[in-house]
Amino acid sequence: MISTKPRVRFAPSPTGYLHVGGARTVLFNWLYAKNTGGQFILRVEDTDQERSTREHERMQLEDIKWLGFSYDEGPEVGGPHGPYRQSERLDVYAKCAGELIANGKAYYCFCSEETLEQKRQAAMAAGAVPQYDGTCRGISQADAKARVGKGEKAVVRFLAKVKDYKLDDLVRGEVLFPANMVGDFVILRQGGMPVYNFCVVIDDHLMQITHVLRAEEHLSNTVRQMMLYEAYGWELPRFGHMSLILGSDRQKLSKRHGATSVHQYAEEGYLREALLNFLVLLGWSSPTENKEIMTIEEMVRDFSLDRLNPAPGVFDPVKLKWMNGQYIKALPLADVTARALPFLEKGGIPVAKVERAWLERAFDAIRPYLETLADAPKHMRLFFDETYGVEPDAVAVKAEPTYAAVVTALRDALKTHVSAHGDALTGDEFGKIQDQVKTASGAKGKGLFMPIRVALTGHAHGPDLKILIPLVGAKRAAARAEKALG
RNA sequence: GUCCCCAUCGUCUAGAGGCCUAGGACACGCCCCUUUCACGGGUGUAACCGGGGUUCGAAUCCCCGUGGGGACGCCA
Repeated sequence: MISTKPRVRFAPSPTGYLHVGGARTVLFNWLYAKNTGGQFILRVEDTDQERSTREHERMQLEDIKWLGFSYDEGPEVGGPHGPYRQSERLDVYAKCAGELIANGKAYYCFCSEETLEQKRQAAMAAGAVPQYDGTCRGISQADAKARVGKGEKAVVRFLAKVKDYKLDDLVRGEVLFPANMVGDFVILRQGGMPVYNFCVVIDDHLMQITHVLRAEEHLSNTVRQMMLYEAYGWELPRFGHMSLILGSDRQKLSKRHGATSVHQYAEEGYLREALLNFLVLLGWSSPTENKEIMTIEEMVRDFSLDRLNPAPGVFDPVKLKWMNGQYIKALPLADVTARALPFLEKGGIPVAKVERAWLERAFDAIRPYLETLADAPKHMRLFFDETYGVEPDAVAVKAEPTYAAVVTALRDALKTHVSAHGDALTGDEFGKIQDQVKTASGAKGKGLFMPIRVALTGHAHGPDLKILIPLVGAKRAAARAEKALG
């Protein structure tokens, strides 16, 4: 081994948006590369022509980019081991498969899919592992070539060795695959398109991948891949099979559990930092005990394979939401406000019409109420909507005996302020206005503050009035009080 | 069905034979802060799947059972 630096990869198949499980796989691979000073390669596994599209690939790459990951080699960016799209490497696979056929390690199979399916069903029913029965194994190379030459449909199968295989898995330890676990598997489909289990081996070897970190669903595939490595005499990379992400019913996380794509979370107002922080904790634990909220830099610094949890984990959207709220509160104000902009616009908040500094102050006031950025418009409306009504839980306040007196005094005080100082109003000044209202109306405590709040906002709850009202301004506040009286 | 993997509070997890009366986080209850709510702080409820071993000693090691998951494709 000349290169000691790890080379890891993420190899998505472009069949839709990036799944959160995939996102975690990218994250762990990327973290491992960054932590060790290694390289991160992206390879597109698009040999399933039925489902793979360029559009899906674009979507996935966009999601990966949104999460903040970049790769050292891959489609678009290129690299010394390209191309990085399997559909563009067909010649490589054909050559490699040819080698196997030539030395008798693979053979043509002419069995029809229907026959195979029947045999599979029969085997399952009989309680046996359904695997290829070797019907075409005996056909001589010359005969097979002749039949193929005449245009007969055939696939190419790998001649599986009957022996035990032992895998030293990075997260599971020693895994034993007993002999006969798999039969002769297909490496080239009818028409010559190669199959996943074949391509990964060729590519991981040629691309000099040192560590294959992927989801557990690939664990039992690994034995096929080991057979291939053995057939070629290639050195095995290290494998690490990470546990699956489950839904609340402990089934593999899927669409019926709700949002499962990164894209969807982005659209719902989740921050990439929060999503990543949540995901890193699903199946991996920080070496710093009791530390859950961590920056990307800390993740990179602390990441290690030996803290990967072999047990599957349930995806808890409630905790994700909480974490997102933590990030909304902790991130620099200008940054979060900027990220909230599209959500505010979409929610009908005329962000373009107000000054950015004012907007940031207003956003800061509602921040503690947010779990996602998509929550922002409804809280922001407080500063923009002059047509608000009284919320159901605030209606009772209007019936308070002090209500009319308080709101009248409030309106008068506000109007006086406007004629003396104009629209500008500080928190202290509003505090003084409240004192005046108290004196004028004789109300105090809840009887004083609730009518003010409800008259000015329509809500029984909300941010501190001394922060809120200065942002609204004395003129609009006076108008609101006036309106509340009518 | 067969094979493989897995098993600590409802959930994510700490725990690498004595530090465990099992720690943290989310969620939930209560209290404080706030003349509101949210945020924040405090506090409480809550778990080692079962059975056998090994050991002076087991959540930690071994075996069996049970439960869950995955794979068995010309999908990846």
